[in-house]
Amino acid sequence: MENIVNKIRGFNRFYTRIIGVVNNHILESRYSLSEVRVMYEIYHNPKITARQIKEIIQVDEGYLSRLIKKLVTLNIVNKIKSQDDHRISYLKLTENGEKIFLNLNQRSSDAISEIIQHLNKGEQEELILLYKKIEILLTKKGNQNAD
Amino acid sequence: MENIVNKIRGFNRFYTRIIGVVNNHILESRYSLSEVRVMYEIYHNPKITARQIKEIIQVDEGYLSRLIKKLVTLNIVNKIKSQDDHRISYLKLTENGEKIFLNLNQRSSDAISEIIQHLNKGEQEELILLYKKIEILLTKKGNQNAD
DNA sequence: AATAAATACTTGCCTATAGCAAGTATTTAT
DNA sequence: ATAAATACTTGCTATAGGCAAGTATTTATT
Repeated sequence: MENIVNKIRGFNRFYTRIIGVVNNHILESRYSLSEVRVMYEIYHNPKITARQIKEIIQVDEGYLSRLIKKLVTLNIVNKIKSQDDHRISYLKLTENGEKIFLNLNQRSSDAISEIIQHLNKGEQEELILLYKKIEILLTKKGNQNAD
Repeated sequence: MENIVNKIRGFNRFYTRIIGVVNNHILESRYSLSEVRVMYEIYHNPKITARQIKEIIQVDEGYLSRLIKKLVTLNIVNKIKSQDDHRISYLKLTENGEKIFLNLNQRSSDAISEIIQHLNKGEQEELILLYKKIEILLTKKGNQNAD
């Protein structure tokens, strides 16, 4: 068991570097990782609320409030006050914000393409399968027969 | 290709959360992730230098200098000036520092044990194999036949 | 040997990131 | 009508981390 844990920790160190490489272009951009994650959530879920983002990315709500305010002043995000509930604003990317996000997004994809480009089609598909199996194992719910 | 990249990005989001869970106890401790990474490198490589740590964990050397100074005042690290080269100090954990590091280390291991505890022996070994294959694929050097 | 260049580290200064707690506005429950 | 809950904001603060200049020492150049 200890041996297995150590191997996983070794992989985690390895994979932390991979993720670092992939995120590097964001750190070199004008935006922070948190800002891009917020853009990501808004892009993939238009009319999301600050509260929902907070829950998804687990960030301090004070910090998030200021972060969104900044994105609004940068003309990246629009806040649209709900008619039903005046406490809430729905968030969406502006046209400009969408451009900026999609550009960053493309560069994330490019960074990954870079990493897997030298693999042939079969290897790439094997990789995806491996990832999928890991995700399944790690999200598998416990059962009585575990040992 | 795009599809494959998207799947990898999905895995990366998933795995970023896993790593976050594993690191959570450190964020709840008295020490920062960087401090613990530094302790980790010193523990695994006694008489390492600041320069070497900088290269391994890619951190600003000014920040690192102060970080090490803090660990020294906390009686976690000792600096031992090299006799040959007076610019250099070799770093080692104090007895106290080793205790603190090993405790944090154990808790990292515990967090991982937690995640895989409900898997049976066979599944755990499968997991390790999957990790290993991924690491091999991702570190594989490119070749002409790639496609 | 004297001077220049490189290396290892330190320090000063500054900004971004993020956390906590109290506060405001609005809605929902009692 | 009042209290409690929700959604968000604001004030205050601490920490993380970056950049550039500075110090001490060693190595290379002439």
